[in-house]
Amino acid sequence: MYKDVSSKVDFIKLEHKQLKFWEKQKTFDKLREQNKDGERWSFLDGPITANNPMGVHHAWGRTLKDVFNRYHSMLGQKMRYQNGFDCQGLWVEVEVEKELGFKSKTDIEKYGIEKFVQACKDRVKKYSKVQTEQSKRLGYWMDWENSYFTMADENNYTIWHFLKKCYERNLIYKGHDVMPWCPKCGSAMSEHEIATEGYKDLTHPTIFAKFYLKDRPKEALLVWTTTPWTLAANTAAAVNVDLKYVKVKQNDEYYYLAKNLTDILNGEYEIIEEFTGDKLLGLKYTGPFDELPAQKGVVHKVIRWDEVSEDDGTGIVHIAPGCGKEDFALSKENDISVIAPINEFGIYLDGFGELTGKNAQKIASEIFATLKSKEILYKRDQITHRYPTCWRHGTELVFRLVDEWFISMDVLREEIKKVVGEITWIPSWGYDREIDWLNNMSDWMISKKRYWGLSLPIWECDECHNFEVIGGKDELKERVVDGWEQFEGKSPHKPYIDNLKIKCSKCGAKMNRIPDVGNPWLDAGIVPFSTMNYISDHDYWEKWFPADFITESLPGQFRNWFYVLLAMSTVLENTAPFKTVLGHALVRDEKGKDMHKSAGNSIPFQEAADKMGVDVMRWIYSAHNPEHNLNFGYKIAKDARKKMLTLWNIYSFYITYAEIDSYDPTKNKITNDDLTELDKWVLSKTFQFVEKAKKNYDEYKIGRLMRDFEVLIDNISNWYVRRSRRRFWKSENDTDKYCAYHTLFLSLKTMILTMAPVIPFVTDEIYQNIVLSVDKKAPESIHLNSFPKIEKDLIDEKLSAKIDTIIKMVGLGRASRDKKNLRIRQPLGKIFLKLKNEHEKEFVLDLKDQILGELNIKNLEIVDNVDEFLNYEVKLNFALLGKKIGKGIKTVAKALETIDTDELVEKIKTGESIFINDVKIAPNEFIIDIKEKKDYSAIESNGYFAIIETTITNELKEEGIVRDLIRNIQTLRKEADFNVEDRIMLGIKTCKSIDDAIKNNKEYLKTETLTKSINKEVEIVDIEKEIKLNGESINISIQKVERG
RNA sequence: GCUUGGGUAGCUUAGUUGGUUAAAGCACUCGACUUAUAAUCGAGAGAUCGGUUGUUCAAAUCAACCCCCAAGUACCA
Repeated sequence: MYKDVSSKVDFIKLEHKQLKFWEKQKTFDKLREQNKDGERWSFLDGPITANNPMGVHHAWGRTLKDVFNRYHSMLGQKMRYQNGFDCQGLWVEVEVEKELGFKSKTDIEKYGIEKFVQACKDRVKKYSKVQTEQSKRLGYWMDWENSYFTMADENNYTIWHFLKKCYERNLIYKGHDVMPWCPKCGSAMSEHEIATEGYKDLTHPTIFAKFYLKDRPKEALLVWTTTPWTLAANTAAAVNVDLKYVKVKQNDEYYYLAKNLTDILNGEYEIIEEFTGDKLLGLKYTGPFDELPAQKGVVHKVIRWDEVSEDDGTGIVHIAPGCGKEDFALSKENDISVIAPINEFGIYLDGFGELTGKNAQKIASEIFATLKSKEILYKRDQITHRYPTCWRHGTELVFRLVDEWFISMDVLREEIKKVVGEITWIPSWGYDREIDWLNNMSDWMISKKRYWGLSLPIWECDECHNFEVIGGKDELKERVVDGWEQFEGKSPHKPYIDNLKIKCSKCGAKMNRIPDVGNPWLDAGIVPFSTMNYISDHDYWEKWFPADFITESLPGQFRNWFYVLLAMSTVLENTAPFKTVLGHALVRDEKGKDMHKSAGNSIPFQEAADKMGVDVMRWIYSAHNPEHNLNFGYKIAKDARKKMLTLWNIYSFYITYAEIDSYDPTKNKITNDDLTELDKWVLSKTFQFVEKAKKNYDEYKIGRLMRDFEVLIDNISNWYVRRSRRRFWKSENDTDKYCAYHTLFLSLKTMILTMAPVIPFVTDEIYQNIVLSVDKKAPESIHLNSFPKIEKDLIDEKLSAKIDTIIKMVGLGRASRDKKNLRIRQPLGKIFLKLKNEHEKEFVLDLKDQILGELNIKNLEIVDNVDEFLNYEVKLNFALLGKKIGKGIKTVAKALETIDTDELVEKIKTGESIFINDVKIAPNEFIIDIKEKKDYSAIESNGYFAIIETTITNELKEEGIVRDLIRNIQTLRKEADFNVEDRIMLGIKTCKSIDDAIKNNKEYLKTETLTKSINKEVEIVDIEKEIKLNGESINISIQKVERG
């Protein structure tokens, strides 16, 4: 009837079997069919970059996604199950460049943009397939045929629609500004990119230079710079008008600098004059590179800047408006020239003399030499500071004046912040974090001078500098005046789209598309619209928007996915695109270190799946508090596997005996009234668990769910099954036995149904055997079942408390046996228990037999006073008292010996302080030791006492001997490969005392070992062994007889 | 620097609105069991809950300050 279950389970093999089963049976399709009319639950998948195989960190997020999807499908809800792949952007370009061995943009241009873009598309296709297969292996149930790709036309054109909206609101502008720039990428870096992993501590050479004042020979401003290469672009010097400055004399020259920064001066100096910064304003000076053609006609002067501080340098700041953001801003406020010295690869442009054609970042020493020869170098030094670098190349960024496109955040910021409040953030501090980012976020740079990505739909007029944004494919077609035939049928990517011209609505000239691609986060941010057919099927979109739930890795997404989702949704609909977000932290290695391929501690998903199995992985992910980083590895996998094995063992135990007795749960006639208290208890625990589980799933707290589950399987395994074993073993098929089967079956089934979303493989395997083997009408997979109903009638709080008391008392009893090395097999006469209240007394008396059975003790008595079993010994707490009374403690200790201990204990217990030799001693300054009297073993815990009588009578001793004998016989039966239910004949040859023991416990021995008769020897010896017991030898021989 | 989160046993973590003697798993020590067995079970030891001060009858929990860790954010000359 049932399928045999090995207790040596291979979870990984089982998972592969299950995967095949689901595929063959199209279980997932059946599930969707089953729920097609259900209430909608909208989950939105954050796209995974389809650029490499999955790592174990991806599996965490995907497990969470799957767990909640599965839970909601068990509630009968209808879902979209759409997975997403992130396709466009520099990430992919980087990998393709590596593949092709490219070093710079020039290599790409040579190779051909069309071919390069195709290679990017191909890479995405390749890895989206790999990730799809890996996700399936994880048990992630999604509509894999219909994953969305952010490179899809629908996605790109919906972004156009969004950009058009921004354009209509006047939010899009072309910024002519200084941006952090990577000379290797040949591209500007946006704020998101630098913030992520940009800043590094770097040491740079610094220069103190002398800027001689015009018309004041021998007088110079001292300025400081950490970027010597920018000196060639200097056009001004800035001071803070409120700071104190000084003019100092050194040798025969005069220098100006901030009063509080004179420490930087070399050697002796004399202060000539002191004044505030405004006195310096407007002074003209000779720039350090005035002879360069690029500097021709530039008037260098001192300007005002309130940000100048006295923390570093000289208090006079070198200003190069073509090389610094603030500098550039100052150039707009003041009438100073702007010089942009370098090209996109960081090379000096024409007009910089000797410097032209040289790499700006590698000429510090040349600059020193030049300044020195001009005698305007004051001194050099170095500084270690945090400096922005490229996340991709690690190269130091330069600051370069460029044209980039931006979405203005000034107005949007507040609108988005309002929307953020509509969302439930888990953990709740996510809200603050997002607001914090929004407060700090400056305008969003959406352009990138690269190749593979969204083509920004911005057309610019060379004639009148007008620009226009196109909002979709239809509009494009309408506006295009040139090149549509070649474009038709192509995706809106470079290079195809670059040839399209439209007519300028202002001057009528032909407009060109700007060559830039878009920020890839636009791609991911639009998905609540594009994938839900915002434009093509608005009805559908309205049904699924906003998403009920998203879950992603926390740290980065506040400024990435969450941010762009919010920004785009605010512009388009002024509402949040999701209701609840669950964030999870990062995966680390077992020691808590970052996983890196280069460090050799990273675990690819595939390896983990092959070695530990995905149920184990899912268990680990689910059990972890997602707020904290997860230390992932094979050691914690072993722990999780062990817990899963406990579940498996309960199952395997059930099957072993249910099979022997041909128990069929569908023919069950047991009613609740038939059940024993223990049965009721375990069912109560089970349904209490279901009740809490539902709440935990609903609140996205599966860490708690897993903890409760672990406690439950421990309860079932270590108490219910252990206490009930005999009911399963016994030969009569009575109601009591069926109650046990019924209970274990119901509990197990309920439990696996509750846990199916978390560990879908092992639960389906168990389900198919315990349920499907006997009930052909049941759904063919556990995943086609509903979430279990909470049987309130079966929940009994009082009963739970009752059994918990019993378990506690048994624990104490064991401890007191342990203390005197009295093994469980040796029966003992009596145990005394001291409890705390009447309830507990009632519980214990009621379930006295269970305690006695569990502890192998004959009698139990509840006592209120334990004094007759115990002696107290009172000592001083030297650690505490020593500090207080110092030397006197010795005399106090002596005096203590003369005081009656019992009286003292009495007083201490009431909390009275005691005076010894006029020293007041508080109760906690005593240490009370409990020593049980002879013939007792006592254990105290939290005011509960368990005291056992340790005297062993002859009768008890004999019983102990027989128990030992039974154990040996059982071992022999096993060695001889007898079945559990085989009957035997027993031959025992031994001394008289043991013979007597057997005689006095004959029936007991026979029942336990399924023995028909006991003699000195048997006719046919199936197995025989000589053992030693209590120093006497025993010869045991066994013969198997036919059953019956 | 600023913002947020955190610091609980050797390790990884629980600890819901303050409320008896701070919980679990792993590791460790000892023991039991041998009909869930390349399993299983029990017991023990182990924490002044980062520090100091305060509020309170009562603080791991609330407040203030300080010290560490993580994340975010700002960084210029």
